[in-house]
Amino acid sequence: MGRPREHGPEVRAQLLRAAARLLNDEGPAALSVRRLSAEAEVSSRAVYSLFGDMPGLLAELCRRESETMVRRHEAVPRQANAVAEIQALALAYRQAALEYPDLYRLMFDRVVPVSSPSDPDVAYAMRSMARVEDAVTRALRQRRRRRDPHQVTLQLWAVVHGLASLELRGALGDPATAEASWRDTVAAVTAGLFAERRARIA
Amino acid sequence: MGRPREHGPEVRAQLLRAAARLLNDEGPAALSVRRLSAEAEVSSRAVYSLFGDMPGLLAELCRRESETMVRRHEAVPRQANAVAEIQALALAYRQAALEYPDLYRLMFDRVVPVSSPSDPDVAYAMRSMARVEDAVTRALRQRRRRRDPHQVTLQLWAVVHGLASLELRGALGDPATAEASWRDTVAAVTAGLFAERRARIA
DNA sequence: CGCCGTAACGTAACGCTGTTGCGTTATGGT
DNA sequence: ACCATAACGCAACAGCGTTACGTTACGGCG
Repeated sequence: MGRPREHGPEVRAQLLRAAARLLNDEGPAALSVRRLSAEAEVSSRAVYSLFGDMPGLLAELCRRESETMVRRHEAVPRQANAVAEIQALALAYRQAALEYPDLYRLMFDRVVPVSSPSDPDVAYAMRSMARVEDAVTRALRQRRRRRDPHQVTLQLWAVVHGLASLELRGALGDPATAEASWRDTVAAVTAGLFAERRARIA
Repeated sequence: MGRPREHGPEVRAQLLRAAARLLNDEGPAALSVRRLSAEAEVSSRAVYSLFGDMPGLLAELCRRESETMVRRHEAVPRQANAVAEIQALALAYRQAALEYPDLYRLMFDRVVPVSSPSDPDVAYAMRSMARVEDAVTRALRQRRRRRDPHQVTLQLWAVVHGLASLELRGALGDPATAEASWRDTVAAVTAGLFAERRARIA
């Protein structure tokens, strides 16, 4: 019994749409409960009914960003040359980061406090990594190298995140130069990680 | 003429000390003008007299962090083997990031709005990069590779920042595992960037 | 049919933030 | 000795996330 619920899925969608729009149009500083609810033309209470609190709403935004990350990764075709596939995956990562820069920063730089992701969210976000780890495993086998695929995947993640972080800060120059840096860095690190035979230099 | 200035350098030092202490002890959320001025036992106005505004104070904190970054880099001994020197510089970067994690995040992740660094600040912060770029230039010459040293330095910066970012997020596991990841990743990327002769793999 | 318990609502308030205007105070110059 | 001036502390302002509160709308029951 009780009053019927009005803060339904459509209100939820309105809020998320308004949040994405505000984030991309006016930056992270514009993301506030009052501004958001005014934009979506609902009461501020709706945020708390639907998402618990503001970090909860932002976490949902992050979850959606990780979905596009997963989509971009899974759109990369599998290749016989696993190392080349890894390089393509790195560029997919770059595309996802560039598509919604503020959303990417929201995920990683914690510009705004985001509630710690719950376990299923983490599991979902790891799907991008799983896609990479698969390619890493094949690359290691192809190049006859014994390494922990998970460790190697983390290392690659560090590299692409570092590149994305610097590029979004404008430190990599114009997009063309930045892409060249991406390609070159990823080529170098994969060359080092998956070099056939000979031990790496000191 | 006028009333003599009481918000002098010692008050400035008190505020910065209190800020560093609060940041390390209670995290970025504890950094507020009121909290800070109460901790330093000065009026909140002192922050504005001495630093312009809160971002100005945080920028000063960042400037000091970049100083320790420079110190750590310049403490690394020059070596005949420039590639080995670069690897040592990377570990120095890690030490600086781990020494004051929240300060590092303050510089790069913009947990809290920091005013854009002024030009001299940027110039100073670049001194760390200059130290690395010097080693990169020598490494390229030693390995007989033609590349833009500045570009390569940026690429290395991306790698170490990515590693630092992930480690501070706890994604690299315990410190021993993390250090192994650092060494391995840096070895791999330097191997790829400074490989003698043979073209890199596709 | 009408009442009541209940649940979700919008609003108004709380404590906090960074920032600024204002009344006060302390000093150097006339 | 007085006054202009500049820096002070305090209190207010607008905004934030969050929550307590009074209100409203409905389902079950007398």
